[in-house]
Amino acid sequence: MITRLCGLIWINPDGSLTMAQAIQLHQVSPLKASCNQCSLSNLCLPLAIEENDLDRLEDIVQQGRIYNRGEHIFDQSTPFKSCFAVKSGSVKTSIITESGEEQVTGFFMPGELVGLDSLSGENYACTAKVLERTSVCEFPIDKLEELTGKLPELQHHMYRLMSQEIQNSHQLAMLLSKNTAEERIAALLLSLSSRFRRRRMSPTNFSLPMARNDIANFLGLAVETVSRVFTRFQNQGIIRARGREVELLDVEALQLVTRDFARQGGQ
Amino acid sequence: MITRLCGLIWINPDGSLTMAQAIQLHQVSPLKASCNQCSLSNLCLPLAIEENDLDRLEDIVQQGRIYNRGEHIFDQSTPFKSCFAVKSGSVKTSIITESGEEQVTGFFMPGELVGLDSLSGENYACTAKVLERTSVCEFPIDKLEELTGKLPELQHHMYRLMSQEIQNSHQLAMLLSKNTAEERIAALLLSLSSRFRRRRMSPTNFSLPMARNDIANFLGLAVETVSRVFTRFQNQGIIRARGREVELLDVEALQLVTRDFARQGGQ
DNA sequence: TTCATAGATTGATCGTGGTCAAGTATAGCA
DNA sequence: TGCTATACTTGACCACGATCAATCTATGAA
Repeated sequence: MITRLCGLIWINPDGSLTMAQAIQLHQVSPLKASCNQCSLSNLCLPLAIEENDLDRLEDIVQQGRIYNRGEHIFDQSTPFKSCFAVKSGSVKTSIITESGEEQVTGFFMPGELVGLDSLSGENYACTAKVLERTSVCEFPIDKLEELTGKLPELQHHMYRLMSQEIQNSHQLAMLLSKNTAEERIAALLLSLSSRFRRRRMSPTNFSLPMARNDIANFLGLAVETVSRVFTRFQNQGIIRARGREVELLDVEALQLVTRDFARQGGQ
Repeated sequence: MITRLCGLIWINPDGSLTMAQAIQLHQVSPLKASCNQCSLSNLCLPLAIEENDLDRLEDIVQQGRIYNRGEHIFDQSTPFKSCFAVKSGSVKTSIITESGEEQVTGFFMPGELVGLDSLSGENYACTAKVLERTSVCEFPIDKLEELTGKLPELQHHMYRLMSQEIQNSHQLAMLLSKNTAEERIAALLLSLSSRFRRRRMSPTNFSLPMARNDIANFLGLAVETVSRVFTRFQNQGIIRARGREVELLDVEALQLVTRDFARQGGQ
């Protein structure tokens, strides 16, 4: 049963492809040769580029590499070479401390760019792991920098993306330092919701790409707490959750959860 | 009594200037006309630029504007125009929520660039407030972008700075989500220490530019907790603190505090 | 000097969420 | 189909740090 549109191809709910689909995917490989025809061109880097300059981006991109669930796109402390745009699937980035402890720093969905935190220093600043069967486009950084030097619009867009990344991270820090478990989880659900909407998928009915464990780690909580909050929300009729399938029944209530904090805390 | 070297001029411990010094500062104003002669040129943007291209940076920079303690360099939700390099003094950036609650997102010391989180969107993403008498150089963003398009080295440096900012913020998130009060404060002290060292000032003997309140807010703690940890460290002979004057007596012990966490937490 | 205000410290109490432990459900695979 | 490993849920208990409250210390003004 095929239920979900990801990038340009239909994939199964669990992110897998049937053999037939996999073959089909390779058969249509000429299709992946062009940012022009990519369904994400209005979210990804092409969004910043004029029609007639698009081939210059296509010249430097290595498209359509597919990873299976759990595979690493790159690893912390290996030489930094490229940024990656998610084409379909989803990616988790995390920092591993010397002692092996993990801190999840972000989740990336189709159209989003991974690796912007690694532009300083010789090596990748984090590890990027694929949460489900995922296809990415690779942008070698030296070529990308060269191109942004020639295309002011693209350079401007890169600045915007990186700036947005800083803001996201500040928001996360704020969430971690000031908000309760319920507020953090409500915020994450709403963030995912709006990102699904951007991709013209249902903002109220989606399946979480990440495990409870990853959510907990990302939000600075224990897995048990995440579990408890999910069931609490469910009992309150705010969401319905079975495993990774989530339905937002009362979006306004979720928004209230995140804002209530601000109200009571403020002034 | 003049005790501290800040940028190119000696200032008082509290960041103020005597009238004589203020006059002197304005008298030497031709000095501030050149990035070339700035003592921070090896930390700030000039670091990325060849000698003979430096005048192009000087053409776009508006140098040497001075703010008194507590004044705002820019405010959240006002139109974004420029990034600012701290020349002397220090700056605190924070996000103000709808309800008026503050979240401190960073402290900036001489040679560091403020405003990189505002490059996306129309308005500044945060408010920048001066913690002591502070001098800054202003880089209008449109001119800066134009220049980075022409100077690949400068563009590269901007990418590095923004990437570093993302990493810093990730580190902060990690600190907030995983570390105890003691670990967070030890980490902040060490961060400040290394940033003083960069400027060739004493890494073990400095005065905190920010109030306990700001430290608490930044680290996601209550003021009382910050106070308690300071006295605990003092009782253990790790630091000596009287008000904002801090002396790091045992840097290794501080490093141990931050790493112990990783040890016991890992694997 | 004295007073006023803000900042910093210290103590006592309480609550959120972590930890430990057990149990249930689900996915992957032969 | 069953087995196994992993993911998820639920419960009981406890600790770190928040909160409230009081005191102490600076700084600046009249």
